[in-house]
Amino acid sequence: MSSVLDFRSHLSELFAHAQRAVAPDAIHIGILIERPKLAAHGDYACNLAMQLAKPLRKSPRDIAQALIAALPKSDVIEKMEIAGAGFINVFITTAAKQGVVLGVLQAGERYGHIHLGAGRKVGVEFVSANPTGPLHVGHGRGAAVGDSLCNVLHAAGWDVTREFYYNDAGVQIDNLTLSVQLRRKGITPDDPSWPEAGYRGDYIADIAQAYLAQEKVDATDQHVKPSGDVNDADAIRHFSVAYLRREQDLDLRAFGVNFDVFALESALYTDGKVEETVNKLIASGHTYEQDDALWLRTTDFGDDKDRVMRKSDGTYTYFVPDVAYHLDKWRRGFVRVINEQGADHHSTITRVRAGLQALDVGIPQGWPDYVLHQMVTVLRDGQEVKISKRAGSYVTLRDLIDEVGCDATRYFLAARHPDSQLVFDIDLAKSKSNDNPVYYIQYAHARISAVLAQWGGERKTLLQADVGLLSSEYEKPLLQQLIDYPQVIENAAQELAPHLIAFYLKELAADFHSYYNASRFLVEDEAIKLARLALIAATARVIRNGLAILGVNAPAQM
RNA sequence: GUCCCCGUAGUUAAAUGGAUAUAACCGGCCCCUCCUAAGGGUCAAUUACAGGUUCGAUUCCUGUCGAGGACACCA
Repeated sequence: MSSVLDFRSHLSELFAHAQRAVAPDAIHIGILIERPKLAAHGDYACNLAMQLAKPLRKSPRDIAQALIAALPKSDVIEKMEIAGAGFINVFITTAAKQGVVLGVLQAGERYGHIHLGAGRKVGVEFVSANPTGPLHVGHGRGAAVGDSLCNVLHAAGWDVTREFYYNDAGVQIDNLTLSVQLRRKGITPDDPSWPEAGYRGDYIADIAQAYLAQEKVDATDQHVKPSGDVNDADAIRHFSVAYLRREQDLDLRAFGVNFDVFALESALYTDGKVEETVNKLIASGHTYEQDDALWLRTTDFGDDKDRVMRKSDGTYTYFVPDVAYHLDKWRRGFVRVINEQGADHHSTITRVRAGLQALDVGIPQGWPDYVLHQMVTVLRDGQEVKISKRAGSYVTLRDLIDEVGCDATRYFLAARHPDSQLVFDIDLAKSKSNDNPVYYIQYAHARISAVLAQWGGERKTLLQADVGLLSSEYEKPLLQQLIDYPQVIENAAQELAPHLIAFYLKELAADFHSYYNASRFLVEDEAIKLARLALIAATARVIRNGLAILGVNAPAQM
């Protein structure tokens, strides 16, 4: 992308230069260039004068004067004003801003791609559902947030690996195996002998049926053909895990989410990685034996109490393989790892980080990063929905996709800050009106497509457009929105907050709809027509790029 | 009890420590002979409470109140 369009960085450099001239001895102050809320305050504002007031013992307005005088010349600056307590408001020339239209059209799907990540490796783990049932709404939120986050990081220049980790052994899988076995024998959850911890959903019966029929199962990472033998618990286990992994794959595929790596907890044991990690921890001197158990002194690393690693029955607690797993991630070269999980995983953060610190292999203190999302409740007709037929006790992701569609589901699950609780209103997601942001944004894209289709000209000719003709009160905000897009990507990547893309797209669509209502595009004057078409074509491009990050389609017709 | 997260118009939500807190929905009024009215324009309405840090606080800190979540030799 042309650096001429990155006004913020450009201004940062200019002000840094001015600061060195005006306050050579002042302590270093980072230059902050912000976008004022009011158009009257210019396109960009700098608060440097106010920050220098104290160290320089001068009034902010006098410093602002000096800064402006010391600022190198730039032909993108129309004028500068000192306002308020000492803000320097910068107005960018219209000509410089108009350049964004051709910039977007030339960059195409790469518009908004930045070099923040510099090609470094980031591993993002998300969903990570255990194969004991269909994915539920919470997994859906994890999938939507996690996948969008991966797309944001990719756009920001990171080398992203999508990873799914699951436990294919242990108590839950034993319960799953037993449940399928009982079903296979004809015992149902209504039967008094059905175990308390058994799984009750209808899907258990489906698995039992498929096992009996010796159905071959192919999941992304599992391929099994069963014996059908009701007494072969091991075979039932393998089959059930593969079957549910396939179900989850189908749900994820319908949701537009794909993974690069599937990691199994059992492999950490069979590969000796758990054993190796335990030995390293013991060697580190941070462990001790007490009450027949092995403890890790996590209090050495900020935990509020020590944690058991190996229980008195000889098995390990959950966080030990988790530490082994993250050591493995570190060795695979991820300078950054982000785990997107439900908020109930909060308690593991300190333990995993403490374990990794105890290993003393050079892993940074705050590694890995966590993005934890809060609960999702589903609403229909104003009432909370809690059950589904297939899963029994929870609403499945598949239910939502089937009822409101993939686009609306992905948008709604990703459009909130992960930290806040989410109410998924099925009626709102299905409504085709102004209050449904998905349709509002898609509709903007469809309208532009319709206009361009009616025009029927070659897209290439738009690159010849005289964008200098774009200066109406409706065109200026649209230009500014397009200019801001790469900055939105940067913010979203740094904050690990893909929902910022959703909000941006709503504003972009709003500016377009206003423009659409106030203007006509297929006008007589050829030059004006081309300029306006170029602007809306660029708008459509940015909508498409932004929606792609959220995993939402940008239809040409609605 | 300890920890985490949240608290903004009637409702759902925005706002990298900045200037007059922003939208949508609901309610009032207006705009289709016109490229998609699934749209636009316009009016009214908000930072839970009390302190603190700061030139400046919705944002950071402390406390109170309120909603949700997590606590284990479970995973």
